[in-house]
Amino acid sequence: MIMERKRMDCPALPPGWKKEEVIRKSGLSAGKSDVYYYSPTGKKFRSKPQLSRYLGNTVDLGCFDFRTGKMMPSKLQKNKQRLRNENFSLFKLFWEKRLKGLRSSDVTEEVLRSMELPKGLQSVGPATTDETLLSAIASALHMSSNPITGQTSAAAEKNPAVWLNTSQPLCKAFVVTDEDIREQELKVHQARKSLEEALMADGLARAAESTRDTDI
Amino acid sequence: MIMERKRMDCPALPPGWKKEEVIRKSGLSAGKSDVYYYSPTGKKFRSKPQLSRYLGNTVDLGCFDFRTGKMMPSKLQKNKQRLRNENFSLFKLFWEKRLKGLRSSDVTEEVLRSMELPKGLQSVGPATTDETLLSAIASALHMSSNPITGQTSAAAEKNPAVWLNTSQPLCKAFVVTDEDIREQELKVHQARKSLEEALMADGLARAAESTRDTDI
DNA sequence: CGGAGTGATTTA
DNA sequence: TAAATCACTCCG
Repeated sequence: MIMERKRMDCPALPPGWKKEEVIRKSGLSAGKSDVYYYSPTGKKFRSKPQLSRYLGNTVDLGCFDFRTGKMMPSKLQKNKQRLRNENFSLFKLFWEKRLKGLRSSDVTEEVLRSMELPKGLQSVGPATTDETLLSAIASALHMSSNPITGQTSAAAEKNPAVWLNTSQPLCKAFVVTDEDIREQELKVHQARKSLEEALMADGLARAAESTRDTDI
Repeated sequence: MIMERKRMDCPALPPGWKKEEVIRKSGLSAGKSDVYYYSPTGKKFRSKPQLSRYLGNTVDLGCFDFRTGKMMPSKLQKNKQRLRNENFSLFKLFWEKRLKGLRSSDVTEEVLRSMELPKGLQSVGPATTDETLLSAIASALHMSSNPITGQTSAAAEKNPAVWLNTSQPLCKAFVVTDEDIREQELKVHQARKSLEEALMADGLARAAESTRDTDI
C-alpha cells in the first residue's frame, strides 16, 4: 500500500509549513507531479508567486526552489541579476518618457515631480528599494556621452521596458536639422542639470553613491 | 486597435493550416515572439521538428522557414548538407551499436542481419534512400584511423542521432587497459572485415559507389 | 490535468 | 550573441 499525498515538514520555511507532492495519474501529463504548500493554519499554496505574496518580506524566497522545497544558493545570483536588469530597464523607460515631455520652461518643476517614482518602479521584487533605483538614476546620468541614434527596433514600441537599446534613449530613429539638434541638446542639458541639483538638494545623490549593489 | 493573436492562413502548408505569432508580454524574454501553427483539426505546433514529425513525408519542409511561414529556397542547400550529416550520424549510431554488441564468433551472422536497416535510418527525410545509407556505410569503413575518445557530451545520450561527435564512435568516454585495447581492436577489425566481405558478396558495394549524392 | 506563457538549454 | 527548441510553471 503506497502512501501518497503526505504532507511533509519543510525545513526551508518557517515552522509549521508543510509540503505535499501529488503525482498526476492520467492525461498527457501523467507521471508529472504538482507541489503544494500548506501554511500553519492550513491554507494551500499552489505556486511560488502565491507563496511570495503571502509571506511578503518575512521570508526571502529568492533562492527558494518551489519544486524541491529547498534553498538553492545558485538561484540567488541569477535572481539578483534579473531584478537589477528589470529595475534598470524600468528606470530608463520612466526617465526617458519624462525627458521627452519636458519643455525647458518647466524643467525644474518636472524634475521635482519626478521624485515620486511610478508604482511599477517601486514594486519590482521584494528586495527593491528607492535607494537602488536612485542609484541607477545617478549612474545613467553619467554614462551616456555617445552619439544618439534613437531606438531602431520596432519591438521597442511594443515592449519598451525590455527592448530598449540600452545605450540609446527612448525615441525613434530620426532625421534632424542642426537647429533641431541645438534646441534638443539645450533641453536635455537643462533637464539633467536640474535633476542633479534636485538630487543634491534632497541628499539623494549621496545615497545613490553608497548603495550596497556596487557591481552595477 | 491592434489585432494580435490572429490565426493566418499559411499558403506554404496544405489547406486548412493556420499560423499565429504571439508576442511575449513580460519576463526576461518580453518582446520576443513565438510562432505557432495549427493543423486543420486544431492541433497546435510549437516548433519545426514537431511539425515535421507530424507531417512526415506528406510535405517537404526542407526549405520551410518556421518563423516566417514561407518557403525559402536558399535553405535547401543547407538542409541537404544537414540531412546528409544526420543520415551519416544515424548510420554511425546504428553501426557502432551493432559493433559494440558483437563477439568475434558471430560477426558474420551479425553483419548479414545488419543489412536490414533500422526504421529510424530509413525514414529520415523524403530524399533518403537505402542507397544513400549504404554509401555512407562504405565511406565510414575507410575513414576512421584516429585516436578514439568516445562521445563526451551528455547530450549524445538524449539525441544521439544529431549530437554525435562525428569523428568518434558511439560510446562513452572510457578508461581502458592495454589488454582491453587489443581485445577491442581485434573485435572491430574482424567485424569490419566481415562486413566488407558481406557487402561485396551481395553486390551492395557497387551500389554504394555509384550513388547520386556524389559530394559526400 | 490542460495549456498558454515564459524560462532554460542547446545550437549555429 | 541570438535564434530555435524544449521544459516547466502557474492558474483555470
